[in-house]
This record gives sequence, C-alpha cells and structure tokens, in this order.
Amino acid sequence: MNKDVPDIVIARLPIYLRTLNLLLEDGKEITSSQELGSILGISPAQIRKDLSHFGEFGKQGTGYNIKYLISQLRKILHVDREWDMILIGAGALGHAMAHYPGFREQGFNIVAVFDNDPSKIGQEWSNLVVRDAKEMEQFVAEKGIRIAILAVPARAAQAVADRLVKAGIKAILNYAPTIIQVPEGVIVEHIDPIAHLQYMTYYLE
Amino acid sequence: MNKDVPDIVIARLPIYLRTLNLLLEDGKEITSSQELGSILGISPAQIRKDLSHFGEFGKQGTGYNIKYLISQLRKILHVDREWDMILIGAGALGHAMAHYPGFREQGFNIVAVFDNDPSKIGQEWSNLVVRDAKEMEQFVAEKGIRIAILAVPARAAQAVADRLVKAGIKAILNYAPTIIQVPEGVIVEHIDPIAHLQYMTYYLE
DNA sequence: TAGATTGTTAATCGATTAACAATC
DNA sequence: TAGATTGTTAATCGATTAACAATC
Repeated sequence: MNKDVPDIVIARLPIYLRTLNLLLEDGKEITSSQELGSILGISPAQIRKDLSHFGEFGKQGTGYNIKYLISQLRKILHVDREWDMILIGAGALGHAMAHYPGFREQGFNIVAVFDNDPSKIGQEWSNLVVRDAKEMEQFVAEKGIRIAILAVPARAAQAVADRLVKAGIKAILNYAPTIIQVPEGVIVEHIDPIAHLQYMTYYLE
Repeated sequence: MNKDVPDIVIARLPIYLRTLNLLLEDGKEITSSQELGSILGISPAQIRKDLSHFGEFGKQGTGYNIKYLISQLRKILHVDREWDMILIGAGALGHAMAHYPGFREQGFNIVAVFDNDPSKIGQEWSNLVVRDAKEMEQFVAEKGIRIAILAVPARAAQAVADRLVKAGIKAILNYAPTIIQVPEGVIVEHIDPIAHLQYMTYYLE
C-alpha cells in the first residue's frame, strides 16, 4: 500500500478534509490549492504535493471539485465508513466525550463505556450504559472493535492499554496525561492539552 | 530572544518535561539522553541537540540530573510561574475541563468561566461561577488574562476568538472543531480528536 | 484564445543522525 | 584509569518550495 507516504502528510489530510467540509457548508463547489493554503497558512505547492501522493484530483485552470475531493480524502483516510469505538473511563472527561455529538457526526460511534468504579457501573448516559471494565476484553473480541478512547487516570493508563491491546485494539486515542507503550502494529495518539499550553507559554511575554 | 529555535523543538520540550516528571515520581535522580529517547521513541542525538539550543544541562559520563533539568525546562517554557486562564463555553466539555485538576496541578488556573446561555449563567462549578459572556472583555482587560480556552460550538468560535483577541488574549487553546483565524502575535493551538482518529484509521486495515 | 491552476521536477531549505573529541 | 555520556560538528536525510510544462 501507500506505506511510503510520510506520516506528516497523512496528518495534514484530516485538516484538508475539515477545511473542505467548511467550504462546502459555505455553499462553495470549487476550490484551489491557493484558497486552501491561505485558509490554513500552508503553501499551495505543499497541498498539491501532498495530494499528488494519492492521485490526481484537480483540473488545470479550474482547481478542485470540493465534493469530489472530500469523497476521495474520505476513502484515503478510511473514513468512507463508520467506526465503532469503546470509551474507557466514566469520569468527567469520559462523560463529556460520550455526550459529544461530533464523533458520531464524523462516523465514529462510541458503542460502549467501561469503568471499574461500582458507583458508576450501571449509570445510563443517553443511549449508553456504563459497563463493568471486567467485560471490556470480551466486548472488544466479540464485536471486533479496533479503536479505544482512553480517559482513565494516568496511573491506570498503561495497565488498561495493555489489556486493550491484548484484546485486539489497534488504535488508542489517549487522553490520560502519561506516555503509554504499545507493541508494533498498534497506534497511539495522545491528546495533551498541557503540552499545547506549555508550547504557547514559551512564546508569551 | 531564542527566536531562532525551531517550533518543532519547542513542541518537544513539554514532552521531555512530562517524561522527566514521570521518572522523578519513580524515584530516579539521574537520566540520560539514551533513557529518555528509548521511553519516547526519539533518538538520543535529537534530545541532546534539542537541549543544546538552550544551554548545557548534563554532565559527560553521567547524564542529566532530573530535578535540575526539570527546573531549567520549566524556566525555558515559562512555566516556572502560574498562568491564569479563562474558559469560554459551559457545555459538557467546558464542565469537564473546569473540573479537571490537571490544569491547576501544572500551574494553569481557570479563573473564570463564561457562557451566553441564561440557563447556565450563575451555575456554581466547584469554586467557579458561570458568568455572562458579556463580561468577558472587561474581565480579560482588568485581570490581564492572556490565555483562553475555547469550548464553544464551531459556528460561534471565530466571533468569540475575535472578541478575545481584541480584549488582549494572546494564546487560545481551541477545542471548537473549526479553524480560527487570528492576527500576528496571537497563538492558537487546536485540540482536534477527530483529526487524530482519522490519522489512525488511515493505518487501520 | 487568454487566463488560470494543476501535477511534477529540481532546487532549496531545514531537521535528524552519526560520529567523536571532551570530560566527568 | 576505564567506561560512559555529553555537546557539537559535519554528513545525511527528508520535507518544502519554486518554477514551469501541460492543459482545462
């Protein structure tokens, strides 16, 4: 497959996709690398180069048909389908995520929530019930879930991640404020607001 | 100042800092670029190179004193002090962040929450009261706040950002699922879980 | 046709890594 | 001293950009 496309290019595709969706909502039908670039603060050449890794999506003299490019990017990113995810951790953050409509709107469905706190297990969250974390492995295996969102305390994160990987999870969106180690073939993306804040304070003052 | 240090180097410093804090909690006193690198999946040479932009923090033959390096990184990133922040948006996500102890633990204090929904204004959230968004500008100006967390719906984000910038905000942590434009001298960092998920699904299957 | 914009090549720029003298 | 690891230089690697033929 396209295993030779740099990670950094892949990381920009979702940004392009989001911007294209924005333009579409504004009623536009056609855009250009120039327009996309100026919205994103990226050079037009880079956008064309990035897209050229996957094919030819534009028309000389015209630009890109927004709907068509969206559909192609969705295919490339494998989001031309729905993905089921589980959420581990029924704290305040887990609660916010379970109720955030944005995941579902983008085809990412949280289909189960797990926690090990007896006072949380059994709680009903809109269309979900908080389940006992003991049932996690069986659920993942039975339903063939490959994506997990980790919203547990830092000290629990590695142990939970180990269990998830063993059960068959291949992608972890980690909200726990700690680094987790996973074997080859499993991807972790870390949501780290503190790191972003510290990056910004470097430039303040 | 160190305006010649690449952004990408600055972005790694918070990761180093987090890892060093982890090692310190484990009771370690000394580490090496080798050890840090293997934890983070980064080459030891890169870690030494990154640090060398700011000075000499290690000892040949020994490595780095963890406490000392932490204190130096905190100075470099300007987190050897506390920062007051405001939070805009009192929805589920805002609620979760206002109650997340991690910000305060790292010296980032949410000192006020704003919303424009009358049913939310006046709500008491632990030690905070949800305020009317109309008071936002005055609060920022009076208290000299420079950092804002944006947790409002996508359609409101740009307008709120414009108001924040006008009032004096210099750094925005944007949780709204949209791109916001700010003038030179203002920094935006975007928390974008959907982008992370789409990045990961590229590699799935 | 004239104007615009793509896709791509080659040049440039910048970041990462290898290697090693210095030295603890 | 012998072993280890830093800080730094130079080489390598890879990503970005400029430029332009192709063509809509």
